[in-house]
Amino acid sequence: MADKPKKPQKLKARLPRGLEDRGPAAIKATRQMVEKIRQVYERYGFEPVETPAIEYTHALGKFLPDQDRPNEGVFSFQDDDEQWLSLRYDLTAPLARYVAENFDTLPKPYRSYRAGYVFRNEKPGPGRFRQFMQFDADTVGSASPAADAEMCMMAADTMQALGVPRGSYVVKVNNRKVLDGVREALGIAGEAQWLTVMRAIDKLDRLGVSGVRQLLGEGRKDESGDFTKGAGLQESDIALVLSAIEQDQSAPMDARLRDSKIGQEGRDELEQINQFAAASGYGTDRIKIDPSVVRGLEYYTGPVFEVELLLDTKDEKGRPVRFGSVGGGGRYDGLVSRFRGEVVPATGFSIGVSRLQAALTLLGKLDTRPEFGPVVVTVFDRDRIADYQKFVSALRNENVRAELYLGNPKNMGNQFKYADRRNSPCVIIQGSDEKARGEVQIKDLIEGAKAAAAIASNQEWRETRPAQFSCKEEEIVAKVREVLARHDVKWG
RNA sequence: GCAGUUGUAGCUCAGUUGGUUAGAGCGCCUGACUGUGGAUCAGGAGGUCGGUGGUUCGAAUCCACCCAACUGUACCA
Repeated sequence: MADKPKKPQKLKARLPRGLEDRGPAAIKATRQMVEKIRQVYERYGFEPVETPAIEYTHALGKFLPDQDRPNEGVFSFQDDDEQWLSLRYDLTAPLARYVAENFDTLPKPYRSYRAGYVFRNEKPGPGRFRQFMQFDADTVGSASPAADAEMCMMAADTMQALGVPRGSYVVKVNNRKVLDGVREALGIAGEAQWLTVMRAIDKLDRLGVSGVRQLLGEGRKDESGDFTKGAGLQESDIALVLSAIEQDQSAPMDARLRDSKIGQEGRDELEQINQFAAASGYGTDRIKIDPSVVRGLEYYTGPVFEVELLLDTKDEKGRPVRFGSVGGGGRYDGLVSRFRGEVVPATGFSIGVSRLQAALTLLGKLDTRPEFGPVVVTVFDRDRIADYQKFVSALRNENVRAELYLGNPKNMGNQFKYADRRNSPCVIIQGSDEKARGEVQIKDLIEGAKAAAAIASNQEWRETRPAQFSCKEEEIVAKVREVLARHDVKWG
């Protein structure tokens, strides 16, 4: 009696959560998106620069990793000399380091762009990954609101270059100084309480006025019954905050807000950005002041902007999906000066390429058709591989993507199946009959697939051999080209 | 992190009040039609029923704990 065959313990092949493998279609889409964004950034005068994915942890932010939880939010590890290193979580902090390190040799203002993967160790969601691509542009060394206005205009241009039409996106602009004015008016001294207020404001688009009102006051209970403690503001203060972040600013401003000097400064800057944008033909349908935009909590010092898609996105099951902002940025006057004794004003804009791609894919705005595979030269007679390889080379030399079938050539069926899976436009066949006549068969798989739908029996199928024709060996390249042209096959 | 929901084949799911060797469709592999894939037919592989412990004569099914995924929420430089 045989024992139960004990299976060897197999290693489970699995991808850590929040990460994704990317196939040809996704890679192609990313490549096209990146190229379109690059063209816009180049047109605005930015030049490329690239920095590594790893930086000293303290160069990225002011916090060293906690000894107990060194990977809170960011992926960190220690170098040989015990210094903490981290994977970058955005492209702005590394750029600040780069500019500070090469300050004397760079032209000022220094205007550059770069695309790359960034990493965040946090909970993933739809369109939210732990590794994702950003595409940034920054102007370092200019304090002018014109530099900020330009970022907003470029954001709008980029969206349109990516195929998001006017009216389907909006660049929302606010100014941290305006928010500081609100703080002044409220007289909030405690940092913790102010952070709670800002977080509440940031949630306006998601939770609505009533949700924000709850978060500014006692707190809010979510759908699952979980409770979030609020900022504990009084009713009159809540009213002041809500009036300050309201879209419609036509009502007379609360005296406390009006009297804040820093708040007024912020409003003046916003007004300038608005004027610059308007002068260049960007109306409020594209670039709009929105006093509820907060943008993170750390390094922004002045204008902040956020690009939002206005289209309803639904997932495969038809459920609505929230993507949040697909891009954003702002002024970070303090980031470079951390490395230097002097003030270095800077402003930048970042597109979340991965998130935007996820959104555009769901919206059907991206070309997700798979790339065409190569022309496959089949192996009819095993001992004539050299001949077949010669056909392959002839095609390749004429810049036609081609390959020899390298699997087990025991029958034709497997070879056609392979070609089908590769999405090949056609295959080349040469048996002894064709060989004797100095000919090959070219089988048009795209045309054949259409014909197959109408044919019921295998016998009929084989007798008619649809979409297949023969030609002289010397004509292979020309005839293949005809097939490619008929189906508009283009590679790369 | 907190809360809710859900874990059965590669995928989508059945699985009756706890009762023999856990099923289907699709996919995959093999074969038939022996110079041509998608049709059809025949066969096959594939499951620690998320994991561990418990209750029971008996657990995919009941209980406890753990793990994972999804959704919401918090955090997000």
